[in-house]
Amino acid sequence: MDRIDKRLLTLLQQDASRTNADLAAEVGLSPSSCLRRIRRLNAAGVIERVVAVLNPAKAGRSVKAIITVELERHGEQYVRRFLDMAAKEPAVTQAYSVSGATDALLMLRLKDMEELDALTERLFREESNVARYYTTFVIRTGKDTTEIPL
Amino acid sequence: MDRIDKRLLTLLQQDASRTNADLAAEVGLSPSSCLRRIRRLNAAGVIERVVAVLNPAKAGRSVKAIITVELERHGEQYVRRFLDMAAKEPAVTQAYSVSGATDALLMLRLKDMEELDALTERLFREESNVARYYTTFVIRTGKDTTEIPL
DNA sequence: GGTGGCATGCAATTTTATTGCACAAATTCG
DNA sequence: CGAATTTGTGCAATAAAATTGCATGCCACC
Repeated sequence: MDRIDKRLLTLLQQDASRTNADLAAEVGLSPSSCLRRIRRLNAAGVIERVVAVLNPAKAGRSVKAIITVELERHGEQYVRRFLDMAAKEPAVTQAYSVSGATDALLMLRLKDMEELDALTERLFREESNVARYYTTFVIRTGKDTTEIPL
Repeated sequence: MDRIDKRLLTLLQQDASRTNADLAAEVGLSPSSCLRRIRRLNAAGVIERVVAVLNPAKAGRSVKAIITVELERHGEQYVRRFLDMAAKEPAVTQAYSVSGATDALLMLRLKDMEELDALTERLFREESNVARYYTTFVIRTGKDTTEIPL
């Protein structure tokens, strides 16, 4: 991964819909060379996938919420079980087990409060392993990107 | 936005590198019709962008951390100023102001601990408006997607 | 100083996206 | 209820883009 690869990755992280010829010109390569590099980065798994990113509001999911979770039993298998359950929820975009005072953190994309109610009902019902959970809402977004700096 | 648009958006959120003809076949449309729908979704801003998603480990950023921040002064302009400062940091992938006990939450993508040290030094120096902050690390990732359910 | 491996550019080829057009479906309006 | 208008569709032709073979150049390693 040399300087040119990094430039390409940065550009593709910002806009993967550009034509190969366009990218090639920007990094100073011929289209064929450029394409082969991108192919190589794909094959190597550096580029994991290419996806469309939607506007949340226009997709009808403008509410973003964060739930931190404290489990009854903290063993690895219990944490994993909880994460698996959370991951199955379409409204859950990120599900992590974390260090510190709580065990897990969920990031949610919601249509409305009803959806949050239904979701907490499913994830934190009586017979679940959840001791307590804290819900916070995102008021303002200063940044939200998938871009990884190189 | 009918049923077909939603199907297209779901497919494109999962893999935007597929050919138009391929997508068209899957949703049961002709290539031209399919293309025009995607174009319309782009023009309407429902599709905000198309990006390459990198493998964090292979891009040299395997440490994910979350910082919750409590500010000295909580006024809107102070919150905004802090978010702007945080947003400028390349290692910060998400920066939100939130409801509840703390004022802001940052999601980080780090190379190593040194980088975290340098970053906290920059964001939480003496003359900053930050009263206290809590750092937690992501141990395990159960889910991490950009996909918004429709 | 030679040699193998790898990346490059060019040009030809193939694949894919794009557009004009005629028609069908749905919606609006009289 | 039916005509008019808008909107969406498929087909086929065209344009654009990606992809490949090949010859050359560049390094790293003998």
